[in-house]
Amino acid sequence: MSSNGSRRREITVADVARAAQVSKAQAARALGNYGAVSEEVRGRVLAAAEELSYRPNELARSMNTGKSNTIGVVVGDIENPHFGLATRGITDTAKKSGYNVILINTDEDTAAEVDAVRVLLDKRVDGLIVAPASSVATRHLQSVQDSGRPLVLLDRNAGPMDVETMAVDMADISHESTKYLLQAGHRRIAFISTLRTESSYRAGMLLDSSQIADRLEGMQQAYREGGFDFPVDLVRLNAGDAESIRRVTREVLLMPDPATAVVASDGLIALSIVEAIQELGLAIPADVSFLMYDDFAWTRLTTPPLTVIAQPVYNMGVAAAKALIRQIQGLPRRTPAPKFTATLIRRGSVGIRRAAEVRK
Amino acid sequence: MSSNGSRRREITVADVARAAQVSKAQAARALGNYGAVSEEVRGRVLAAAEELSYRPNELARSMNTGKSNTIGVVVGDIENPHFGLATRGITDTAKKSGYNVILINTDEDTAAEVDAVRVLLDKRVDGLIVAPASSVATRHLQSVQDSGRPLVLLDRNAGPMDVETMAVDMADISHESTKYLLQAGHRRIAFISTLRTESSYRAGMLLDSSQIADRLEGMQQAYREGGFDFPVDLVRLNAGDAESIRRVTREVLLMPDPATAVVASDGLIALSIVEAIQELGLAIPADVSFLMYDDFAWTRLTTPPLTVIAQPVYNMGVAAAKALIRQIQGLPRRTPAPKFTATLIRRGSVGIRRAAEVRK
DNA sequence: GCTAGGATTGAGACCGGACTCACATCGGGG
DNA sequence: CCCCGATGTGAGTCCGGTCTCAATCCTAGC
Repeated sequence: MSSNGSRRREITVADVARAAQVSKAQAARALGNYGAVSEEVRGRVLAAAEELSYRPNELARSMNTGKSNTIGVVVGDIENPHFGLATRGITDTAKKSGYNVILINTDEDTAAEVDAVRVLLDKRVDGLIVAPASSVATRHLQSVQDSGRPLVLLDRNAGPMDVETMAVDMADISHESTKYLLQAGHRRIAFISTLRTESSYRAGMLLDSSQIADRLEGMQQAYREGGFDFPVDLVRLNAGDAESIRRVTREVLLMPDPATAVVASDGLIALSIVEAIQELGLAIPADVSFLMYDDFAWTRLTTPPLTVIAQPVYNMGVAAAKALIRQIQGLPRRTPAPKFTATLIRRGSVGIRRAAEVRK
Repeated sequence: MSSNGSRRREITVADVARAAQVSKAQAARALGNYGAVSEEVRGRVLAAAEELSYRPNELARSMNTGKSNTIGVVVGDIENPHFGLATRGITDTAKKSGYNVILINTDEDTAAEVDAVRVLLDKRVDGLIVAPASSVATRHLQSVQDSGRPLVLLDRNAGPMDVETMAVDMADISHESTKYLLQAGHRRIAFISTLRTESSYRAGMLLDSSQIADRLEGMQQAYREGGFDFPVDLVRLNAGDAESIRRVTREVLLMPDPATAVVASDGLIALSIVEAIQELGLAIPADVSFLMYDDFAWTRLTTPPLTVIAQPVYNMGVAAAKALIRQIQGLPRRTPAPKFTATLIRRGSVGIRRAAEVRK
């Protein structure tokens, strides 16, 4: 073991034992609160530990006990309040059961996610909660399960993997909100997402994200039920940064047969979409209707307030932590599995379609 | 060591050695990439490790090397994009130097912060970056330093502690923005913050947060230079949740001598303040001017766009990680220490004062 | 062929704490 | 006094990997 110059060597159980004039085993028992030790010895040990500023080495402890009392959480975007809230749900719940939570951010990058999972498992966390970046590239998640490590997915599922997953039924809410737009007269509804694909969207295309796939499925179902053709050309993926989001928004709004409504797949890109709409001098909802996923607090402050799809994110975090702790403790899954429902919150950003006429 | 029923025992170096028919030391050298080992043996070991799905135990490794290659980050509010961006700066920088980042959230609670610091040190992270909840209750931070552990503070300082801190000079920007408000004719400027105190604000009162204290100092300085009396009654602290933020906002706007401008101390409470202003049927900036700390993306989307104080948060995160890594590596501090400057971004939410007359 | 130096190898100690088990002590009951 | 049960104690082992150092092997040069 190499020595770090300015670092003071940590006090060990053996040091405390010496100072308290007891055996190492006595000191360890008092400090680790296991086994039997007389109250007199315990008192002497705890006093010596405090005097010496003893700090337990959780690495050693975990190696011996096989448990770290730590939950690893892997999220896709630390700046998205969606994950902030979910994480809070996880942390609140874990704390109550005596677990610490450590968090790693992946920026929705699958390679970073694979790495984060590896790091956390190498550190022998007791279990993992992962918001997978992809529902296709899941080998790393499957191998977590194969090794018997507790795993719960959050927000997105992982294809055909049989793993506890806390997520909203996206097809359902997408179906409902698309019907709402269709009933307001909209037929040209654009859907804009950051999801990375090799090529432009085509009908039936297999998508990396089950969440986006489900949303599109819900939209198409609503179109079918209304007897309308789904506007495939208005599904715009790969809107990766603010500039491309704005470019895509301009395209769908300025094309010969423009979109009369825009659906933003998450709150962060919604900002750039709304900005682009404003830059084009278009009014919401007079010129273009707007709807976005996630109920961020600021959506109530704009003029008009925005129509949103609210997800029970905190509760999903709570449920994920509970499920994981049950796995860690070897308890069976809770049945029936918890269901999470998103809610369409109608505010002022969706209006009756007449935009096409006004804009020409 | 207790056994967890469904968990498969992890493969060890000894298992790999057996499978590769080499000594444990040979296998360890090949897997740990240290010492000398022939290419032939190395190949056999790596193949066996892959065959067996060997996963190194970082706990054991850290115990031996005395290093974990991990940086612990303690932030005050995971839902605040301010910390999201700082964390991204930290993570991006740490990754480049081969460090993993683990994050713990404290909800701006000092007890939670003390606990987070303890957990991370128990886990023997190589160093800590902490955004302290308090600049007064800093004993836990001082003891980190006393034990020789690398520590860097982010965003807020810790009173008289001599510790590398990456933060903006709050007095300066507060002075500048207050002058801007004063020059627009405002004399009744309210400052609303979540900071917890035992009693209402009084002149000269010692505050737990140096950041808030500096902002108030900057305001008072601008008032003094203009020859105006600082409206102590308009400093409203303890605005802890959305409802009390709204209540406080109503109070300062409806009092006999009402505020004509409101300064929000952070972007999260700004949301509730703006909401309260809207609920009162008041217009920004016609009836009341508004200014907030932090340049959140949504502040450009409101009508009018909001005047904000932008902080170089990402860069602060980058600098914090660099400073910490230097400490870990035993290198001297970088001189001169990096300076961070906030910028007043003037948009549409500050207008010429005439509110008092219109509102009566 | 011999020697020297570099590379490789393997045994054992170690990191810091949890665990096991044989032994010692104490107190109560017969 | 003896026996038994409960409680406390201490020595040694173990977790999984790194490090050290003596011994061995291999190769190149003389």
